Amino acid sequence: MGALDRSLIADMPNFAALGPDEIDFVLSHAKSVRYPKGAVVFEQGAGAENFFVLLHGNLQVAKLTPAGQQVVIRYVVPGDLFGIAVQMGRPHYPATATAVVDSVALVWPAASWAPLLARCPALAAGALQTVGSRLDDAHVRVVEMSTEEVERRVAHTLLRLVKQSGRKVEEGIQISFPITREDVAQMTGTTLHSVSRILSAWEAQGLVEGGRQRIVVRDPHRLFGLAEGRVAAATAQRNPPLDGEGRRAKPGGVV
Amino acid sequence: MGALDRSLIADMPNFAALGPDEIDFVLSHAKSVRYPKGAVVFEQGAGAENFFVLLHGNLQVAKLTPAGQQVVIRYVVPGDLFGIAVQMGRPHYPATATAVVDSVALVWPAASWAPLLARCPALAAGALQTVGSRLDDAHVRVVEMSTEEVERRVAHTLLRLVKQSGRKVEEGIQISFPITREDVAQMTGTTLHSVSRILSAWEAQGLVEGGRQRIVVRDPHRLFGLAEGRVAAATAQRNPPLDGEGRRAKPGGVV
DNA sequence: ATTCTTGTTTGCGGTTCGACAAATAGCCTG
DNA sequence: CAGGCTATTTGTCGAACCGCAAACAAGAAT
Repeated sequence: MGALDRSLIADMPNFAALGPDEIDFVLSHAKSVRYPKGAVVFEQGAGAENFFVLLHGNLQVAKLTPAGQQVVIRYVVPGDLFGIAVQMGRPHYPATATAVVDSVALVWPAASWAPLLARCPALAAGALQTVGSRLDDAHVRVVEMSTEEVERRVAHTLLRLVKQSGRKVEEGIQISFPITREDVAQMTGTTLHSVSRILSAWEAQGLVEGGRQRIVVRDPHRLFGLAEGRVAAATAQRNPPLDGEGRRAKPGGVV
Repeated sequence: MGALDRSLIADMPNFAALGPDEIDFVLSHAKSVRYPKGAVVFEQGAGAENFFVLLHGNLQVAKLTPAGQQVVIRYVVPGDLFGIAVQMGRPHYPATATAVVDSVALVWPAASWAPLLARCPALAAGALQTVGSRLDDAHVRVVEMSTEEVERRVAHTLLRLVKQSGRKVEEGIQISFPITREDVAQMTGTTLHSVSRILSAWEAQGLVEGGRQRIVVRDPHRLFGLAEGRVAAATAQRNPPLDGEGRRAKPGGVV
């Protein structure tokens, strides 16, 4: 296998502080691996033998409860450091990572972490920041689940997905990887039924556009207003009652 | 102010890897500060000017939503590193820390982190582990809030509190700092009313014993079974119906 | 001791949302 | 192109749980 090119990681926040020699050193421990769509990169509970940086594609990270219910923790996007159980001193992966599209990642053996750190202490700071921002995300999610009703949680989640992996299309901004209503439900702590109803209601209002494993946000601004709770928007649950003329009774104007 | 004694932190996981000289060096940057009950150690949104280790007492860390709702993130116990926004590269504290009893903490200026790290690289590994375990906790909480109903969430939360800060008393194990039903509600994403009802039901079954700002777990084992969902236990909401003889209809035996 | 404040208990009505069910519609495969 | 699998939509029902309200303790302050 040929040597990996510096440009692969030189611009990533996690490695930006390193000099060219250091980058080469770091890359000399890595190999590049392809994961076809559906492939499991690592599994919850398995020994944490590697850590990774995603180059292309998208992964879903999910936790399975003892009762067999799944909760989606996050989606990994290119540039992300992931599978960093070793760095946190954990012997096992706490969740399962699956490729949702064909993906490519750099892979380091867990054992490489110590020597890498010895040569490039700045890596520790980078990892700390990465984990810190994940911690923040997790706390935001806890707060949302504690204080917001389902519709607003879905709105927030959608906005985050769009921000992270939005691809501009003519009708609006589309989440750039396939994602089911069930997935969204597992991110927001609700059921696929509720998500479907909510998206349908939003679609009727021209807020989003749905499709099979596809979500396009047409009006991010209005969706944001909804996420912030400025308007109750659609009742979503139960179809909104029809008014006298048989048209949908629309909620108060969006501010 | 006299020099701080090594024994203060020598046994803490975060500093265990350091030699005596290094510990002295680390301590030379710190000062010890007392926070009376109710004092705010740092406030959400304020500049992250310090980081801390708790020596005595207990702190509550909570986030406030824009709408003014509060969510309790965790309770800090002696030995914990906290307020480590700097380490994660964040300029502001993401939450507010308040002393729930008279407390004492070691305080370092944020600016000391870099020199400390330069001298003792092992500190980075320690911080990484600390943040990692917090991340785990947060994810566990997300999973619980996504998949468990209120009663089980409260059970899990109580067990965690007991594990972290349980003090043995004659009737069982008591949470060693004052905590209100409202606090528990803010940890589980519910209302103080629901918590009160649940605790009352449990008390009627001899599982716990309540008091003003006081919770004693009498039967941790049964509570655990409940948390794991092995039994539906008490209906909790609404008083359970009386059976023919006027006694409480008890649910199936605990496995 | 009396008053005040803060925390707790409990009841009741209403809403949100999950569980169950069944029909419809894309997409892939043979 | 037919068949089959998976994703989505939509309906109905019921229950978990929250909001409001009011009464009740237990400390703290004066």
